[in-house]
Amino acid sequence: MTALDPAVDSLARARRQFAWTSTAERVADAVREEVVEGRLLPGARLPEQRLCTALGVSRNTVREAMSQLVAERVLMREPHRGVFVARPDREAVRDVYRARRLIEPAAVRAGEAADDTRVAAVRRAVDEGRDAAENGRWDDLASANQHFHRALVALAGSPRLDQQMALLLAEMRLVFHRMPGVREFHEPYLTQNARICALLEAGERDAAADAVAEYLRAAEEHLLRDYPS
Amino acid sequence: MTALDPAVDSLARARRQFAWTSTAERVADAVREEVVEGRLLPGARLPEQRLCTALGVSRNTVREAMSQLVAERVLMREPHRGVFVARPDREAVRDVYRARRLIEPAAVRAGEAADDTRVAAVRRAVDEGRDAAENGRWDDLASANQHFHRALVALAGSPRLDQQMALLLAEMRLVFHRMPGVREFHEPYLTQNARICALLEAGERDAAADAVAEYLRAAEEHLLRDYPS
DNA sequence: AGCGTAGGGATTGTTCAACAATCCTGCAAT
DNA sequence: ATTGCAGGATTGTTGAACAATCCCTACGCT
Repeated sequence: MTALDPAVDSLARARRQFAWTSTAERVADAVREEVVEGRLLPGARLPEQRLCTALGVSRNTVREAMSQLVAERVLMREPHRGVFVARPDREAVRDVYRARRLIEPAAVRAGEAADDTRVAAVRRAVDEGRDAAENGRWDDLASANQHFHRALVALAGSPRLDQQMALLLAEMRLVFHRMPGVREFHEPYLTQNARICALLEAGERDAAADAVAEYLRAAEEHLLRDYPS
Repeated sequence: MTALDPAVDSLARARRQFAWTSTAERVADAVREEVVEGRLLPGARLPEQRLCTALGVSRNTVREAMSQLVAERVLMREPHRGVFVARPDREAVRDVYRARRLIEPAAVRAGEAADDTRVAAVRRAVDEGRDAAENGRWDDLASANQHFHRALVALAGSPRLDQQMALLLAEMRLVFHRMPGVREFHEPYLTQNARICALLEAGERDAAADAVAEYLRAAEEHLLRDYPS
């Protein structure tokens, strides 16, 4: 038989893609991590040379990684000046929320793939958030909140939407890093998260979707109240 | 005053970004065009060397452009083997439609920015499609259809959603290029487009959104009926 | 002081040439 | 028919180079 078993070579191909990561990808991951965790603040400049020596890779490679991150809106490129950590302005915040208000409630309402595991993931994010808040670990609370929203979108069961949502949430982290006094920003939303989760578990998806929409509207206003520039 | 007028240098910055395009970007645009127009068919291999000589740029630049297109799902990279024009499988089609069914009706229903100009853009796409169909220009009909859906999403007024939709539609073009007998695939949807547009113009956004959802469901089934692999 | 202007240094955008690692092909051997 | 193994081609990555552009400063002019 000259034709291989189709499942076999499909697996082989998948494995190659899974096991292998290019250097540029790893560089991009490293820098994205630094940015998302707030160790590189919005507006900071990233000179190529410095990254080369810091990461021990060639300039061409960091260049490729930077382009990737620029496409993700994590960095911003100013031609012939360099790349900077993105500094989302008020309009960016409005647009991110515009997109989120459209996607998240729709994902909850449609919920094409709202099986038990995915609802459980929402519940887990809620618990994670409450736990973090009780112990005053505000950074973990922010992370938990992101997990919550990611889990909401995951109810739609679409990898492409999940990816898009990951981009929007990464941008949100930049937004938070520009905010003064974000440490307890997420705290008031804990009870809302819990309520939404309860509605979901009760199968009341329309009500849950409405709650999400209202949540997002309030959060946007709350954020924009004293967001700079 | 050492600080420039903020509006002025913001403009200067914007202009720089607008007027300037890196070589890699232009290469990416050129290749994307070839792929989207169907002159490079799904599965085709793109050896770096060939692109270098064809476009007169260096291999590094080509590489950067390819990475960009891989991220857009226009191309697919198999490590150490090369980049190929993406060949969306049935699961990809299902997922693209999953995302579209979530985004498009929601954009029509919410329509945060559904002003007259944007509704007019929808109308224009419908007319463009009818015109193309009457003259049997099937390629233009396909384009018009994409303009129609792009205009629907534009009703939400979110650049980020527009961009996401552009990616999904580019992937759809690849899907169509894999289909046997697509020449008149879009024809039956002309009347639906017109109906949706009429509903929009009448301000009946909920009805329009439902029609879009139904449209997408039918189109997905129609496509998957005899889609390969 | 304020403004325009010419270096000079640093950084970016892009190319070229090289090398190791990996993949594909053909062929010999079992 | 399958395995093992050269040889060649392609990819992944590096390093160095060069022009173009930007930033800063010093200088000169009003």
